[in-house]
Amino acid sequence: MATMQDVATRAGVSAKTVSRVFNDDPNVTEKTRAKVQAVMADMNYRPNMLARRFREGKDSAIGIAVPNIGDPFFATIIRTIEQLAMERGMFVFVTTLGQDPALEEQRVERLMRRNISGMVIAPVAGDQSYLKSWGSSVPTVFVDREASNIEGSSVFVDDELHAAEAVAHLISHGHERIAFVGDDTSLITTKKRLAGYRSALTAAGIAHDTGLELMDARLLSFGYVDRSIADDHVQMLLALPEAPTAIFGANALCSMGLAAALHRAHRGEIAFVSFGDFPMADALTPAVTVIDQNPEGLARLTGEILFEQMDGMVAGPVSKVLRLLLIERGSGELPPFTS
Amino acid sequence: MATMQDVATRAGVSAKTVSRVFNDDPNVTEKTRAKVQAVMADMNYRPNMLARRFREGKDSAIGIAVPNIGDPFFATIIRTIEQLAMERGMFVFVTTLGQDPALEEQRVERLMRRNISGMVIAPVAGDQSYLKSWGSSVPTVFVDREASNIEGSSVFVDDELHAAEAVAHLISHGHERIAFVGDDTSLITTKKRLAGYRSALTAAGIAHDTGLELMDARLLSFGYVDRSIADDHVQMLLALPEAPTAIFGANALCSMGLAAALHRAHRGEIAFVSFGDFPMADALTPAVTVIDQNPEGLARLTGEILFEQMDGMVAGPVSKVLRLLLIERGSGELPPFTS
DNA sequence: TTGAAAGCGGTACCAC
DNA sequence: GTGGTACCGCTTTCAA
Repeated sequence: MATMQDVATRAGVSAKTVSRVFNDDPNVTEKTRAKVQAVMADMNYRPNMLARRFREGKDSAIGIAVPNIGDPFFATIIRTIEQLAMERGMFVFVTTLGQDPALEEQRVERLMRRNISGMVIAPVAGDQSYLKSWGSSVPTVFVDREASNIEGSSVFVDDELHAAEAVAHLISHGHERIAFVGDDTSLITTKKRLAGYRSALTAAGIAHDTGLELMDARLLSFGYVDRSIADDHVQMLLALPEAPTAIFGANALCSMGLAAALHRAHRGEIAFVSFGDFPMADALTPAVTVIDQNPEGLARLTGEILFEQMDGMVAGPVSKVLRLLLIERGSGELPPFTS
Repeated sequence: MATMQDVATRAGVSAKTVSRVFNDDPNVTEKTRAKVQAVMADMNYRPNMLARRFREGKDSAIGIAVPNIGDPFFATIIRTIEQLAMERGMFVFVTTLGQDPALEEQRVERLMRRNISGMVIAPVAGDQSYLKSWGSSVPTVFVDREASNIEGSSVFVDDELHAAEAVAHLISHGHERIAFVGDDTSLITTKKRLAGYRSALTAAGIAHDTGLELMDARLLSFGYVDRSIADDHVQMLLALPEAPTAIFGANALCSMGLAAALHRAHRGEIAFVSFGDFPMADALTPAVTVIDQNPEGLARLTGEILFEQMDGMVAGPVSKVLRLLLIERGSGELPPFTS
């Protein structure tokens, strides 16, 4: 691979002049410029980006760390951020965090060590203080969930509020026995959604029954829903003496598993609302009513804040809360069914 | 940020010794090692990866270029490759190619310029000769589709064979009027699947009717299915004088749009088979019969070949063809319905 | 307008 | 076992 010096030698100029030509420095004679460009083309010169970045001390790439790329919610976030990054000529590193909090620190740190220009994290751990040792050298924005034990910019939603709205929606259609099904208890978003679920029940004068609150990390194995566990939970819930007439799915992936399990159990009469939209939700029978988690909107806001921070246009941490909307599709409007 | 030299000065040794300690070189006294490690910890020393990579002349990252991250098929491929890369301590760059062939060259070249260690491409263009100028400096594996006008390793499937199997499945259940719906005509996989569709009809003595072969790139806008266009196509097909009694969806994304459109049109009696599985396909009514495109299997094979090439364990290009299976779920077994 | 030299932070090579 | 030195390819600084 030809270097700048090779080109310089062949063109009979100094390396610096080649550098000038390559970087469109105006202080070069047209004649010199033409000559150098001819040689560059002839030698198929390509600048060594590793050298350039080393010189600049920064990698023009941004990192994205999410729990699971296979989750359509996060896939859309990645897709949107990648598009925004491309418009600015930057590439993105993508990494999966899984459910294990220990993995988060390890992977995020490894990414930081690459001297990236920016970082987007949808954290899974309950503590991000490990980022403190990096100071503010790398602009970082947390998405979907706020960071804990550290100041940082973030874009998220009011999980408690929207969960309460979803449950209130079910209550308004006559349901009183409403189950909550989630996967990971340790996740802050799950906790908040559970709180919202309870507060909606309380507001309606319904005592909450912990027997209807189901949380099982095994629901997700390798980032996908475990069919048989979903089936077990649905069977178990519906076999209760006072079985629920409605279910609230705490996130899109859980809801996908639940909707499929309800379908397999031929229990389409059970009302259902999902926190987070998912593919084909509108094509199921009944179509699934959801809180639209708007991953694209979240990602766009995240990108805006990130790039502003990278450009040094903003000083301290910024937090934005995105308002979500309920999409009524039918499954949440089913009346309570009693056999 | 402390450099190796800083650590060396403070520890009263040379930079080289610090380097040795850091890289677990056995030729260091325990005493020296301990001292250096203490200073490293004290100064919170982190190696400058940019410098290291510059020295090595290679970035320990691999690039993945796919048409669309939002497509569950490609999301799974990325997810699997990322996992394999992580096990080897490498990061992945992800980039979207879209439908525009010109974009492919531009983005892949930009990725190559980063001196990555390996590259995985699901090409969208009909010509990959632009890669020739890179020689064999970067191990590259094409996934899902073979490369054109260039020798290269690839992992793909027999699109024609499996499309024919899918259509034969419909024919065996009595269908004769079978529509083919795809998005991008220029894509080699679409062409092969169309060929398979036609050959299955021919083999059964059914003349193919180009009026039933629908290809419209507008079906996918911004990487997602355009609802109204999907609705239009379904309406149009079903309003034909001799309307089809079955539909073959040429890829997962199209099929998702079609299944949803059929649902909205309340035409669940139309038989349907998809090339490519998709989320919730088994939870629809009727559940959708698919050719399981096995993205995880494709990605694993791709990773194996890629890493072998990166390790220099294999010389020339390798191609592997993965055998796919039909998953019967019901929609393909529907008898022809005549109103 | 152009060039020479220094240096970014590591690592390979060769002395000692 | 340890240190000096050169060098990776490019850009900045300063001089010509």
